[in-house]
Amino acid sequence: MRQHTETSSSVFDTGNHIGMMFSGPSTLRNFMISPNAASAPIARRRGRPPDPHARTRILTAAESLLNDAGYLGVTIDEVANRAGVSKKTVYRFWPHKPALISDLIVERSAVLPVPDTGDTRAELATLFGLIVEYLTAGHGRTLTLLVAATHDDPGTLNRLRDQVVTPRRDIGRRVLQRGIARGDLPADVDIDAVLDLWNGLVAYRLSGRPAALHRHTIDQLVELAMTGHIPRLPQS
Amino acid sequence: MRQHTETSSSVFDTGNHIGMMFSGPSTLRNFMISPNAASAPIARRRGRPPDPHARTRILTAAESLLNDAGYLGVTIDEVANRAGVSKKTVYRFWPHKPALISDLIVERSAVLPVPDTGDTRAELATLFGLIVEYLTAGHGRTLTLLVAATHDDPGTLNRLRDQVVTPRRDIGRRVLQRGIARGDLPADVDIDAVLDLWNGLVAYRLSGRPAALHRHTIDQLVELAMTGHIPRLPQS
Amino acid sequence: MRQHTETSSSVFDTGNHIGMMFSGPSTLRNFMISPNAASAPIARRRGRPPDPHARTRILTAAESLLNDAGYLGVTIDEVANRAGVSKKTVYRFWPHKPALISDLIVERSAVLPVPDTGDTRAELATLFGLIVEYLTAGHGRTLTLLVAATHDDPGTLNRLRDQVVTPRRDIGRRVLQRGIARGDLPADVDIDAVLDLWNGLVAYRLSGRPAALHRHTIDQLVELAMTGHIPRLPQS
Amino acid sequence: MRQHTETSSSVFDTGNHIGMMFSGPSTLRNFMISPNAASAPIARRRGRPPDPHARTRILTAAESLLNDAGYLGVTIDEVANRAGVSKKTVYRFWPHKPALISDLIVERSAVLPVPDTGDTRAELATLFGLIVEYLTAGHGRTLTLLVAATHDDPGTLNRLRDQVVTPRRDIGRRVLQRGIARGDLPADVDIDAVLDLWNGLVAYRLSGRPAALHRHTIDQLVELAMTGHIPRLPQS
DNA sequence: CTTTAACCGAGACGGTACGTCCGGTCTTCAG
DNA sequence: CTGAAGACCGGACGTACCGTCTCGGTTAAAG
Repeated sequence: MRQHTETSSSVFDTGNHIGMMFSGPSTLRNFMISPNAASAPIARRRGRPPDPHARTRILTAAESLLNDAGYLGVTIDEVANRAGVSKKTVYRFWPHKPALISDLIVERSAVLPVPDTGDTRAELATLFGLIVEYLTAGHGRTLTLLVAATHDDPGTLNRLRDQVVTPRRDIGRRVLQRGIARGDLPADVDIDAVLDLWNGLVAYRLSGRPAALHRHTIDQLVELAMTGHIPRLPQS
Repeated sequence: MRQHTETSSSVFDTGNHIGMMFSGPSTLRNFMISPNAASAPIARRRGRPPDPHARTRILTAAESLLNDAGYLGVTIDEVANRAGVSKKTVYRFWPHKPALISDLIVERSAVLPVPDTGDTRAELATLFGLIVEYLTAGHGRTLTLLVAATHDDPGTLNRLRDQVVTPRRDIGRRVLQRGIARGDLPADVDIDAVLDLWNGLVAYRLSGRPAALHRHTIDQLVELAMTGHIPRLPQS
Repeated sequence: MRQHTETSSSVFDTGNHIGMMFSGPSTLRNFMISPNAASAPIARRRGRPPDPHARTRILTAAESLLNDAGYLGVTIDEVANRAGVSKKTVYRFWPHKPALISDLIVERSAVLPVPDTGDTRAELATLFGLIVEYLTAGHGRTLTLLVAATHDDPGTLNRLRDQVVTPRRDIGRRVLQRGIARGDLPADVDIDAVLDLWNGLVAYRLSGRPAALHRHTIDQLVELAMTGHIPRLPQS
Repeated sequence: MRQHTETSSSVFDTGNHIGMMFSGPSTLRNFMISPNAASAPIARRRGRPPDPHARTRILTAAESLLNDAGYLGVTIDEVANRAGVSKKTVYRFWPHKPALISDLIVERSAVLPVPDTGDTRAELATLFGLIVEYLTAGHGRTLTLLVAATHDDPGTLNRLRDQVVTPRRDIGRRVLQRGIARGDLPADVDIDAVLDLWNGLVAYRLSGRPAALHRHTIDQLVELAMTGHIPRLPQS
């Protein structure tokens, strides 16, 4: 039977990933235990259990290949070779290449929280730094490619959104909300717009050409936010 | 001799595309005349000249296929079929698929000028509309994949930057400069930052999820620019 | 009798290849050659074994195509189509077209023995009939083209010689040697010369024009042999 | 329009070559200068005059390529390159590749007569020597391949037969007929069979393997002919 | 302690696209 | 009007990758 169906027990499509947002980077074989712990106590599995090291080695191999050859240069054969694993094993864990790369990004995308320091300006700067760091590190770039390459694969897309985009957004949202609560930011700030503006700037600078983003510009954007010169929600 | 070498006069690598910016959509066999007009007065060509219709038909076929099947669905065989042309002819014009798609995007990316109306606010709104229109039309996503496919082909990348990204940027640059000249915008506006901010926002909103970009938000961003609350150049 | 496969039950392996015994140990899956026949007793095979039916179907398809379109009309794509097999599979078994056709001829060239009847004249007539039959059947002409196509591939050439030419020659050699043993033929008959003379006559008659070879002529040649009027070895 | 139609002025298909055998060099395109030099002073031709060396250079280039790469390795592009000629020029002289190679063989196949010396045995030996020399020289071998490669092109086949095979055969026929007339050979010798037997032996020895043909064997075959131990015609 | 189901490496398989090459035709421009 | 240069169509070549499917063999839980 296919392991990667739409049914709930799939590694790839398993839902309820909210808890992850607070706990940092995801763990291997994400979230398989907790959601089923209560509802599926029996369902005993027989036979030899899958090698947990295999999955790790595959992801590591995929990552190195991604760095070496780019997204389109990643070959399942080569991933399997580098991982010392058979192709069959790769396809046991992921239904197709985009899913593998997607998982790779999900796991490698640390969603670091911005601690509440009481200093809104400092928190905004930290947030901006996280954005730059993430998108510069390589995974952010690959993420963009992945989205472009999987425009007809809503499953992978949703997974990426739920596992990577949304958690990262929530980190930013929380920082801005704290700023509002402290009275440092206007109450009607359009949080999504601000975050997309900042993320978009960094992503756009990276795509195509290696144009530098100066510290100066970042500071200005933070300052504009602190002075309330940022998009607001409509009054409706 | 190969047509797609690093040496000049090639359709694909020909430089000096400045003239295009003001003249709207590029023409076929771009820019072959002007760069060589002075430096290569003789250079007689022998043999049957390449069929200019073939090139056009190939690009048209590629465009329709791109719309039908997406970048990864574009096949040279199918392109040749739809164009009524042999594969060899396709490869005579472009060295490989990314180069073809790149040229397609270059030629199809109309760089519409924003006319000087004397009204800076209106011009900024027009500019923002062009950004949205261009990135929404579909080439934006293809462009991303193209970048992935040509990560080891700096020639194609440079061509895209020179032919598409730079001209589009210059349109925006001109609008902002007119605003500065009129005294509607501060003299030290960081033009590149503003344009990247706006382009980035739109591109980011489009990638992954079809999140709406409200008119409201656009108006606010224009208003922020008009009131000078946008990135400035450092004083250096 | 089945000298080839350890595994399978190919329909086309039915020929009696006794003659091969003199030319060294032949394996089926040639092109992998057999120097290890004695030195590699275990040689564990891993992975999915190649489908023996695929090979058979490919050869059958190639044969029908060869009959339909001639050697130059044989296309790997079409062979694969007719065999219901992918091109890759064809190239897994044979490195290129001449090798495939070569194997086809090798397998289809049944080397039928001439039974020992005690009647030398009858055996010579039977031998001559086999020569005519073989060269008329079509493989003779293909073989010529094959030699042309593989002029730079000594491996394929040697294979043809060892697997087809030599075994056929040995059948004739045996008949003549029996005739000598019975005292029906001179002891110093130049066996190779006689066989080449007979084969050459038939081959030459076939090449270019369909000139008939009359029964009359064959009988005469047999008679000349029986009366000793045939090439002899030098006395050295 | 096609230049190589069935009409009589075609280079390739011009018929009635029988008389040529006795009258010396062929009239087709060859030797164009001398016959016309005196007899056609008017007939003004316009435009660029045809290059008389072109045909020769093409044939020379084809010959060298044939030696280098074998029949299937001969490429019209490469022939044109080596000849310093355009492909079009090649196709102006010959309708397709086999025709070119065919003409090459025709021109290079000198049909040397065996002079009437009154000594039948010596003439037969000379004849055999010519056979060996011709078939060994390389063109004989190519001829065989050509015949095999053009099995579906009766025009080329007929041309080869008329221009090469038949003239050579007639040389041999004449020698044997002189022997009969002198009473050295039986009146009912099957001339075609003898010639095919001799030619076939040599051709067969050459095809595939370079097996030597000893002087000894040749002498024996001549001796067998001289003693009448050769195929005879049926009594009918 | 045996069964048995699932795992695993290796790699064959059908399918599809790639980019190259060749045969033969057609088109342009120079002489 | 010829000849050199070379673009053109059609189609075969041999390679690469995807995702699936055996194979022979292993491992751990079930019985």
